Amino acid sequence: MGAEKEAAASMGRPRDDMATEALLRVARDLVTRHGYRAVSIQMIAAEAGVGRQTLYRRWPGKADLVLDAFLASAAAVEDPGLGSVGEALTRYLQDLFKNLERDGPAIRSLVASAQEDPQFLDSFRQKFVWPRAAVAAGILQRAAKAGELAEDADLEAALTALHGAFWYRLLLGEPLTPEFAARLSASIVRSLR
Amino acid sequence: MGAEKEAAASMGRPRDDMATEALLRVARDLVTRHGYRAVSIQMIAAEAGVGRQTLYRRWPGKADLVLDAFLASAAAVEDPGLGSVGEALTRYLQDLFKNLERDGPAIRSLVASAQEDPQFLDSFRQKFVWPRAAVAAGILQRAAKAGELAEDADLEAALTALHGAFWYRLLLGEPLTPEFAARLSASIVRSLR
Amino acid sequence: MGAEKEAAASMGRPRDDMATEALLRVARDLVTRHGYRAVSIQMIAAEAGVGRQTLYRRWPGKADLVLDAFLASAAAVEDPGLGSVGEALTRYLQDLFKNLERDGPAIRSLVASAQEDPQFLDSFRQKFVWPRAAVAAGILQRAAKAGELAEDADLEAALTALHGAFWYRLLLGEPLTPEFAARLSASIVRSLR
Amino acid sequence: MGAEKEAAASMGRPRDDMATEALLRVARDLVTRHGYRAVSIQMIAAEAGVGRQTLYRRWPGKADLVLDAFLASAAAVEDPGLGSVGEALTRYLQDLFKNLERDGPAIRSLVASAQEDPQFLDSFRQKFVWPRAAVAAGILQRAAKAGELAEDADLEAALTALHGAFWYRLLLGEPLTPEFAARLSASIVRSLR
DNA sequence: CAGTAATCGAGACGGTACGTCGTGTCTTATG
DNA sequence: CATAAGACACGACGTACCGTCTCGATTACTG
Repeated sequence: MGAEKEAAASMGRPRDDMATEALLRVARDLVTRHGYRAVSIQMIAAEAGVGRQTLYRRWPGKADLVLDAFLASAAAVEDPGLGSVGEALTRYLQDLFKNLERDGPAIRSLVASAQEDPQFLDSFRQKFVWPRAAVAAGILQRAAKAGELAEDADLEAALTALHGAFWYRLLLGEPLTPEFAARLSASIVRSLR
Repeated sequence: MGAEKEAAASMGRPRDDMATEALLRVARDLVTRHGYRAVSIQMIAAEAGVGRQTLYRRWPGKADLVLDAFLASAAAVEDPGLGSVGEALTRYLQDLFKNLERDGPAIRSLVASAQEDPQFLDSFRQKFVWPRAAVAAGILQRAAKAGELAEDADLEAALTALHGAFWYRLLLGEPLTPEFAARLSASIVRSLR
Repeated sequence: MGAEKEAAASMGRPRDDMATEALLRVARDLVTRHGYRAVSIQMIAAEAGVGRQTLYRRWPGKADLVLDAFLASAAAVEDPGLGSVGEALTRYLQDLFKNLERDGPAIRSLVASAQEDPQFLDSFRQKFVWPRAAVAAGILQRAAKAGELAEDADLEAALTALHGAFWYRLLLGEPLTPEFAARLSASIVRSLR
Repeated sequence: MGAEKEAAASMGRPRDDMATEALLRVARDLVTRHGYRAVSIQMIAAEAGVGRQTLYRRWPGKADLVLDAFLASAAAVEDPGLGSVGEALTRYLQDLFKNLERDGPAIRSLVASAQEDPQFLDSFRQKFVWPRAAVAAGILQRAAKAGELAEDADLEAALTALHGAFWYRLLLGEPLTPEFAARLSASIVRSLR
């Protein structure tokens, strides 16, 4: 049975990895260049020299493709490691903001797409939001263990405030500067002591 | 000069207020019932018994109409008045969350629309975001004058965190409960003392 | 009673002749310049500095206005007078063709409009076709009385052939040259002897 | 090279002949029933159970579709064959008139459409006018060879008069009776002897 | 000389058709 | 099976005119 399944999975012509890569690359380029909305599935497939069905065979729609396209490039979420909670949070936010200088517009569009499509919202949360949130959570938890924070501090509320603040500014088109990262970090840390 | 302006403004057949109201009412109803995306401009106009042009004469597109439609109903943002900062903020947030139980989905769609249309983002900020933010800002400023807060408290960062937190949960589809309002309020107040 | 009628007819503000003239002039100009189809009622009224209703008060629609506009200028249908039948017919046709060099395109559009509007077809026939046809008929009848034609000649068929021939070439976009006028005239005369 | 052309021509999903036929049939029916003007592109497509784009993929607009629709049914233009010139012409005209009893209104609308669209006028001439004119031309040429006509007869002028006469009556809404066919035929023949 | 009534420019009104666009699915022939 | 190409049904879009209507403001005759 397992063999049959394997056979079934590998029957016929295998999928072309070149097509997959071309689609991801083209999607990223076009969206960066013209904006999410102005780019259609037809454009992406055409530019990638690929049939439209080939795209639908790999992703359910434009949003999912573009999410993967920008995920690949933004994959590197590093734990800022040592230092005080405040320093670590500040570095974390500044890294985040730096990435968003490039990809901010695309990410905003993806959040937008997620608002009318619960399934895609789920994908977006799992692939993009949570991995980044986990890093910040790690920083706080480490600080809590080290006794840097008050014992009755509400870590969850603080994390929500932390991420909310930057989403808020991103979605409202307000600048995400290193200075703001520092102030936000300071404000959050203060609420935990 | 004044006369000329008046004349220019009142020339030709005046706009029909009934049509404006019908459009707002129908837009609100349909979007609440079927969701933003599922409602088309043609549906709204038809249901309102109005030509499509009549709609375009008043708003540039669906987003602007729907924004106005939900603005009217959500216009009542009350200053919660007396009490400690924490109590006032909690009440403010709980009111906000209550309203969003009904209108949350529509508001989410409007934020989404704003992500690809800078002009509409501006409208949205001015008509929806700022008026509400001003209320919270008022609460904090009153508290600061009353000496309830630390002198070096970063009010702006706190406000961003406050609003960011609830936008964050709204857009990510997470529940906005009264409990969360209290915890968030507490966390913010803590960062200001 | 007559007085009453007169009174009823002359009550209220009288129609503005300037508007009528402006509409005719502008209609003629615009249609000559851009073609019948490309010119809308709104354009004509706007260019004439006149309200749209003012136009509808005078004519039922674009076709009727344009017909009148071109009628005024093409009013001069002269009986070519003396000479043999052939000479008279030739001169008649050559005059006709000359006028159509300028107004041909507009006239073609009017015939076109008449095809889907029986009432306008009637107007067109009475105001444009018959007056011109009568001139040709006059030529043939004079010749018949003078004994230039066979007694059993079918004048009606000849007239239909004569006018049909030039409408045919006009509507099919073929040139209406003086040479063709002469050949057509000769052919018709031949059929009458 | 030929192979490449073949490949290019047969690439992708082929056009659906059923759709083409349905569109032609429905166009013919609707125009016959309600008149050209009252029939819209959307009606035709809907009635044919076909997307609007499918229509535009095949024809540039309503006129071209309707022309093809009526061409198919009016394709049978038969050479009346034997008999004297007069008899042959009479039979030719009577056949023509018979067909126009049914299709006259549609044909008139097509001539009308052609007046504002040179490209369509060309199509109309090539697909509709010339094939029919060629039959009449054949009759006259055969007669000329058989010595039935005068040597200096102007065949071209006669043909123009012949067709012009019936277009003239058709477009002016005058009846096309068998009697008129006979009289016209006689008049034309007379001009050639 | 006030009242009455039709006209005027302006422009909004409900409709209807237009031609274009994008979606997700399908159907070819060719790997 | 997958692939490139492209047709398919569907439906929204924003625009253009249509012929009618509703304003406030003239402009003449009437009583």
